[in-house]
Amino acid sequence: MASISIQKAGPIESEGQDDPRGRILSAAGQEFAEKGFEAATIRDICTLATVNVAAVNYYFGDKHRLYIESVRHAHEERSQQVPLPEWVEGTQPVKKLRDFVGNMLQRMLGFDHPPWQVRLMLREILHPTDACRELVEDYIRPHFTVLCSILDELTDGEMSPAELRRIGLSVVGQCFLYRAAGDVVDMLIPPNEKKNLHNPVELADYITSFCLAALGKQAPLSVEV
Amino acid sequence: MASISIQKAGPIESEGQDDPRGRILSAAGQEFAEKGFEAATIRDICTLATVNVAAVNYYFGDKHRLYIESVRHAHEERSQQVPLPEWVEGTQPVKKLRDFVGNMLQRMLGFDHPPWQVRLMLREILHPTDACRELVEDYIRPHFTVLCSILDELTDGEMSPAELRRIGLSVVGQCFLYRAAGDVVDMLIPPNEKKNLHNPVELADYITSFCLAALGKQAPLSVEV
DNA sequence: AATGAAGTTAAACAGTTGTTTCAAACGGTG
DNA sequence: CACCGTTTGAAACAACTGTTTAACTTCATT
Repeated sequence: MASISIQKAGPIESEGQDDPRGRILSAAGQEFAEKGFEAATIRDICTLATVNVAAVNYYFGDKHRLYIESVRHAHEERSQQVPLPEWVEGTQPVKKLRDFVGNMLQRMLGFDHPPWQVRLMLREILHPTDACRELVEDYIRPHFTVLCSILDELTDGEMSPAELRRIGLSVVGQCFLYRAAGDVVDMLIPPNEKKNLHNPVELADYITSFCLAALGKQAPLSVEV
Repeated sequence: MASISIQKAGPIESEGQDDPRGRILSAAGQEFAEKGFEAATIRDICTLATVNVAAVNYYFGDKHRLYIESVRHAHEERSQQVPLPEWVEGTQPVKKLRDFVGNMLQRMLGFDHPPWQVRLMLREILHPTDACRELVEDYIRPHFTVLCSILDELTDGEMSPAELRRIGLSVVGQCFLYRAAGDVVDMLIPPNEKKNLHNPVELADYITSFCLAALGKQAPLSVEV
């Protein structure tokens, strides 16, 4: 009795419309992203995935392991959906920075409203659980490392790695605010201003300019526009 | 039956060691801050406050109204704990910005680790509920308005209100990242670097410099340090 | 001392939760 | 067809949830 180990962990056969495991993973991701770990119920997840309640425990063991798996699933999917830009040899670091910021904003904010994958990852960033370490190492750190190397190019090696990281966090912070506190930002600025100045495209230009100006690679904001 | 309206809503007598309402409010704030609305249980809150389970419904009606009240209580307390700095007439806007950033970081990050009041407000910012509007209007917007007026002074009225708000969000974003994603930041940078460069004091200097440089009010970062 | 409102308590309530059970259905293999 | 491991299904489980009940204490006022 009670010796049911977790089955079907491995195969890559997670595509197909009548793949229960995949459907559960997707449904769980959406529910966890929207309501959080505690508030999301196995019953709602199974209803959304059109499987029986017992299926979760059959495929994943328990709710906690389902959560871990769905966070993993989320950042794997998101990595494919919005991959890092690729640059040809000799691309100007200024352009790389602009591309990177635009890419990050697109990944965080999405085209319309952000997909559940991002919202789930955000929850894990804000209130880390066991799933966080893997998320950081496999998803966040690689992106952050690319950013730091762009900044290194940009500053002609004048900055120490520690300083580069600090500047990198300045770049990320400006983008992250819109993702994490987007609702409050919406309440602080007039609605039309949101569409004009705070959409992903405009923001990418602005944040890039702000950072380039701070680094002395472009004229300060105060004298232009 | 069931006509129990909420009692004891008003009086300012919320001080004193054997004030059950105040103890519940404080205990609820800590529990909600740590676990969120769903995961925090009335029983745990009452145990922490050393009152009977029925006390919550007696004083606050239900769990939801207790939550609303404890968010209000949190930002009222935090406003007193870390008030905005006051400047004498004629203070340089550069100093004002530095003070403001330092004040904001202190409010967000605290001296040691952030008090539950901030963590509770953060939850409300990230996943707004009914309590958010009041939090924004009574706490966040006043602070943000002060920041924008400092930036207005700093740029000699060259910027439009919309541009000032966007720059203000750049300032806030850089601070907010450390508060909201502090755990992930800790995982991205070496431990000793955290103490040297990413403590509230150093950060206030750095972020202020970064923004002043971007606005052309100080030499760019790239040629110094 | 008697009254009655205010406050507190233990116990119970009805509903929901994650998890388990066990029998039925499935799908390929002998 | 019969076999057997895998998958699905409805029902039940025990534990916990927010909420309510009704008896009890406290204590100023009559």
